[in-house]
Amino acid sequence: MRLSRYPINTAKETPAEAEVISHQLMLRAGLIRRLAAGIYTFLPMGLRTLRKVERIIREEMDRAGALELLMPAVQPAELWQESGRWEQYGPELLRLKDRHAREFVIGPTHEEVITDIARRDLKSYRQLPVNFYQIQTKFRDEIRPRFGVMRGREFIMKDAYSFHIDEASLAQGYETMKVAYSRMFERMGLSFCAVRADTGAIGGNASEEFQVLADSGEDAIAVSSSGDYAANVELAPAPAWSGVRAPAQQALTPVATPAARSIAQVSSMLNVAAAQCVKTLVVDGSAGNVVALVLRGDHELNAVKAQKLDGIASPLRMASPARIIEATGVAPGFIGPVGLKIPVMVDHAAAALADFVCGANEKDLHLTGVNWARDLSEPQVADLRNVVNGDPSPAGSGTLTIRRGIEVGHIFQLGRKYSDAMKATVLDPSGQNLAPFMGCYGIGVTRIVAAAIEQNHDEKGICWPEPIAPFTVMLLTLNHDRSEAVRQTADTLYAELEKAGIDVLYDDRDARPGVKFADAELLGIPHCVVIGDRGVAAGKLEYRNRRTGETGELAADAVLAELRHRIAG
RNA sequence: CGGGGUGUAGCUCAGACUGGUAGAGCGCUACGUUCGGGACGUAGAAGUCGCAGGUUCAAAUCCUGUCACCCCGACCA
Repeated sequence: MRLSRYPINTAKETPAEAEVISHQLMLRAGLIRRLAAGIYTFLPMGLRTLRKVERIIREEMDRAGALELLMPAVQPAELWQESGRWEQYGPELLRLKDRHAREFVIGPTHEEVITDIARRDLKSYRQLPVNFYQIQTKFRDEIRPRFGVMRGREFIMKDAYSFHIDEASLAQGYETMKVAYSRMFERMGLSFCAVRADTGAIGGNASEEFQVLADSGEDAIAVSSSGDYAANVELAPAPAWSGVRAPAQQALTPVATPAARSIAQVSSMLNVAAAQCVKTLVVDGSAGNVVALVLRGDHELNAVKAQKLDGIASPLRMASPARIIEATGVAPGFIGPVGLKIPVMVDHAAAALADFVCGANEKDLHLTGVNWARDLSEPQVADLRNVVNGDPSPAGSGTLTIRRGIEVGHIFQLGRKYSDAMKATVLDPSGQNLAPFMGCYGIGVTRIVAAAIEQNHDEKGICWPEPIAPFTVMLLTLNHDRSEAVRQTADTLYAELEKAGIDVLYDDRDARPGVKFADAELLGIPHCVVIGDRGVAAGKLEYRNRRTGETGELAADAVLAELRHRIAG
């Protein structure tokens, strides 16, 4: 492709709307344009990367034996009513009516449609296992779309659904997908991590997320130093209390703590570590009541863990201040477990404390030297907190490190939720009707593009991993319009590279060198060949590697061979 | 949906408090000089000041409403 015929529009300045680096660079490099909140056009340069990502996904899905199909984006409401998700899904589901006032949705996912296909077309266990996939546009009316294409409302997803006669086959199909996913992300040159995940609203048994590691990631993941455990912190269990604690040494003492509502304020006012304080959070219970959750001052509440406990409302909601005052007699900030009249659940780490500090259930007052068993009853313990750096790995050996990640893939063992709800059955070997076990496997295709940039950029721009770069080689001329020799050398080389099937972008613009170099770096093309009068005269062309910064010389008459040598795979 | 903020040229923004008839830089067009790291000069095109009301002799500026977008909290590929 000749850049003079490719209307790229690169920008020096960062658009005001972009917060994260990938969004900024995608706008500056002219990969995407925003049409509405969370809705983007992929411009030609951006689409090239998107297509390369898709191709790798297709190749690996096909290799894993999955069958590609294409389902409609617009789906009749009846299917969603049948699965029960018409009511469950809420405002994130975009609903619309056609001219006959019949209701439809724009698909945020396709379990309903695929299960409808399955119940029509799958008749026998002999047809199983089978895995259908598609790469298709989804719409989810997110409360808050952000970070450009990273969390858009309209986005491209690869979704796959497998059907199995029994759980063993499902587990096998799930493993096959896990392997395929790992191969895909490896081929894309991404640094990623497969982590155990919460099954969330979709339900089912086993579930793992594929997280691209990046500091800007929205998800926190816990990785064991021993390499045998990784999980979303939503899920990672914190160590249980051993059952022994230090003996009480201090007397229970009320101390005035005027206006000290936060752990930080209390710990600095009383000069005790946050880890020696206890915080008491009041959440809605499942029976219309409220429940107190007690954690060590330096720990964070884990909502996913808490809402799974009996007696606690799911999804987790913090109780309103009015209800807190009604139930405890005091405003948030001075609540503590001593003498509290509502159910109390205590995190393991808080239960292990002796001589701790907590609110006194009275305004501007805290208690010090508090001890379980002596000053209040032995606590009912539960795992309520997020794991932190240094916690022991749940797998037995090693310690956990908390890292940030961007979720680009998620695989589930669904079970029979949809096949049951929608009455999809096949005949088993004994001639009985049986609802097949299902798995589902998603990849955020558009999100991968953004995640790859988050992980591969520098102060000058994008540093694409070669397999998903829009072009593999950049041909950059200096003095283009005035040097016949440069132009001829470059034209010849361009034709040669094109003929060899290499994705080459030829910057044949009559622009100053600085402009060309800056654009090449912003666009992040992995290999750059610079053609100037000096080099042409000497029979040598300059080579630059975008990622490594390596520079060198290429013999003018052997550029193709030398480039082939440098292009991976 | 709650809280905060912003809408002025394609982009980044000034002008607003103190109303007086539209600005800068980048980008774009033409010409000239320049040419291995985002050049310079000259000339030029380009804005119903988000939209609708209101106040006023006069509104980008003040008032009311409304829409859009961005940022912080609960969901997800």
